[in-house]
Amino acid sequence: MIKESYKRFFRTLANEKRLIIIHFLARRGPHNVSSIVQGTRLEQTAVSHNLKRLLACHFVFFRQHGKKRIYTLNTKTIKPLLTLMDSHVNRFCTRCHINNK
Amino acid sequence: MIKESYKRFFRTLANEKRLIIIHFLARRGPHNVSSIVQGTRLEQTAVSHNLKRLLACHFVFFRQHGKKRIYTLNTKTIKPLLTLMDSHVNRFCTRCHINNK
DNA sequence: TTATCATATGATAAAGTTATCATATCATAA
DNA sequence: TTATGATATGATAACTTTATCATATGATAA
Repeated sequence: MIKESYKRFFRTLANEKRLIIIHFLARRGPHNVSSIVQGTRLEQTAVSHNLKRLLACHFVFFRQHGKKRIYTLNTKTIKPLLTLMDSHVNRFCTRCHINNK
Repeated sequence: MIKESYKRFFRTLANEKRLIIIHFLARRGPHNVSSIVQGTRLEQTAVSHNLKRLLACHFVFFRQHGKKRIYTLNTKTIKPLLTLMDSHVNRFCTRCHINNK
């Protein structure tokens, strides 16, 4: 059922560390795990665990490159998603105290 | 910080009952609480609690109409969001066993 | 007013998620 | 092959969210 997919997808996005990883890949392009660890200051195991969840939802892809795995953001989905959220905030939440911190 | 908003928004969407309410309002248009209760078979308190969270994120609005509150979906945000998720599933998750149930 | 229908709120046990250990596996070069 | 650098996995305590009671508040008509 499609509703299950929505739930899984939104759950995957509803996490600080995964959002940090997404933003890192969005700003800095494809990177391997240890670069993501360096760039985000997250633990290696945390990065791997969370990349796995992003991967399961196809929000990222990877290609093997020697010992390394280069992870890439699925920009086709993620870019418009973030754009949509931004414009939602700008339209509907600008004077919303709960968002201004 | 904007990342906090993303987290709150996705968390709000990442819930079965709220998705049920969203889908109900998407299919059937604006309705008051007890109609939503009838239409979705959810508990009244659950519906109220969850509408409150949807409201806090501006995913729904309401207008008072006598004793009733007519809740409306924020289609500007929700429709393209669901469309985006659908096309993501169709593009990237069609052969994905985890989604086919 | 007060009664009543309609909706919201508070509290909290149960269920689900995350963080983070230790450890395993994988790819390659020596 | 074995050593090493890179990444993944498993387990579980700590934390967060949800479900669901009982109860409170709101709007209106009588």
